[in-house]
Amino acid sequence: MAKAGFVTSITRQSEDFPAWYNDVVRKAELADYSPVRGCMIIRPYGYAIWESMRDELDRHIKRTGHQNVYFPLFVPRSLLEKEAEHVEGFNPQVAWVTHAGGEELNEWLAIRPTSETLIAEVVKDWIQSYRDLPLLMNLWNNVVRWELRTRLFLRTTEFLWQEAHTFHATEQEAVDEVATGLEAYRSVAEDWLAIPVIKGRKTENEKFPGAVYTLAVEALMRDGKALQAGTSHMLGQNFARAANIEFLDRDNERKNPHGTSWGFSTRMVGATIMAHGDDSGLVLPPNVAPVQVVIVPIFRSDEDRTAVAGAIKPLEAALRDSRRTLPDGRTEPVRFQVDWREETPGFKYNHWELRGVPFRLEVGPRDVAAEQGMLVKRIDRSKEPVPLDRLAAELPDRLDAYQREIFGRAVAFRDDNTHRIDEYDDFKRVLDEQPGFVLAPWCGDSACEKQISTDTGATIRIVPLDQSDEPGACLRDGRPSRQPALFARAY
RNA sequence: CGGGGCGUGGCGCAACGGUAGCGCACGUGCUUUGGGAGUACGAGGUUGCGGGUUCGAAUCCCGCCGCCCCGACCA
Repeated sequence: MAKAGFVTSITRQSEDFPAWYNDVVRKAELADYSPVRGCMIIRPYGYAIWESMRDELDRHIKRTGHQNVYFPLFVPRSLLEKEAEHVEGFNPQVAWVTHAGGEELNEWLAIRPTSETLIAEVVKDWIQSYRDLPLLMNLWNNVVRWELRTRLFLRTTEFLWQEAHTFHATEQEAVDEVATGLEAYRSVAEDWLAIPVIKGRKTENEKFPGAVYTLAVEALMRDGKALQAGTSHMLGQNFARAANIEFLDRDNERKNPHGTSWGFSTRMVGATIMAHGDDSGLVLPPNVAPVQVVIVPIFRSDEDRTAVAGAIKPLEAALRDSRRTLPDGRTEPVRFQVDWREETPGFKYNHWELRGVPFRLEVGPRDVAAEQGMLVKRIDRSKEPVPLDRLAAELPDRLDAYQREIFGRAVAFRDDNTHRIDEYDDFKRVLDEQPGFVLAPWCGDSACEKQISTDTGATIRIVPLDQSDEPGACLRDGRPSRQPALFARAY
């Protein structure tokens, strides 16, 4: 029972979702504020979650033929300004280094907001022939975007991410690559983080500055707001032309290669929190959870303590030898921790629930006598006695089932909160009364899109891919619509 | 950048002209431990910074700096 005013109590979601989010991030010790406005300290538990999704995505990136590289933090002003639409899009958000070595610099250096221009400048020397293509690179790095308003993980001035940059001989190859990047994000979101996403195409207003088009995966948070979970850009020949990258093709013609770039950031830690968390705190998908099962010993006397320790010991050994099979076929042992701290059991239950650990095993004198432990599931606190000698063998399946269960729960939530609307009045009412995704016909005009956003606060997140043509009349101005767009209020 | 609020031990607050106190957290001992333990003792603050008024400033005045909330950009 959580006492009001207890130091680690958190705001209820229904009371104030943003406050709930902040409480979870701070009290589960995922992150702290930093001395620099808008920047965050990622603490060990939060960083472990990031590392898990980072490593999973890195495997996808490598499996699809990309190699990791590193490019510098600084981008000379002249380079950043080479692609006109790109400069215009990023200028307001760029942080500049104007002084160094005690002197003003001849040329200012941008702290990279993203690396397209720098990469284009460098790879022009690497690309001479169609034989040098495709060039498939990926960077894991930090970038800085001077945001007016920041939120831990979701939007920080500096953030960690991955940016893939590729160059191709043909347009079709680049188009396919954009889809490859998007599919990697879908897989990490759905199969690893248990967050269902919808693939789609950004509107002209929302696409990446300098891109031909932008694809994205979009997820729904538990407060009914949308969150972009990864973007993949078709750059066409825009940056290649600006940097004058040319290669000699099979037909002995000089051509500009077709580029793509795609990115996935620490924002996804925030998405994981907001897609699954509840009033007790985090709910982590087993694939990501730094601790998948926590063992809480319960004892009164020294004799009890010794008996419990004795009963746990063989279990610990068995868990170290356990093998859980991951989506890509790899196996790894169940991640567990025994909490021997000098705290009461109740304190520890709350502590680990706040941190989203999928299973807790309580082992007390009564259990030792029965050679069992009480296994408690985080999402519903259901309790089940499990023989200690079977636990290590059973946990991998239980973790798999748990992973499936929270994904299924998130899919059901998303579906329950996706509305098909045709009339503008209904649209406004639904957004206010039951926030979520709204599929509605849209004429495709940018000015109309902006007006809808001004009127309602909702934006077009994407025009979903994988949907067949569905002619209709634009919900705002009645002009013809080929396919419905996905609207939502968004982070 | 415009509007509003706030800066006091790690966190949350009180003291509002007489030199700083409470709760939680923290340390040690004892008793405890199946849903956020009890008790005793203890440690911790040049009150955001600078200036002014005053015999005396956390408190009043001026100027900075920073933070939070609300509106215009964004993974």
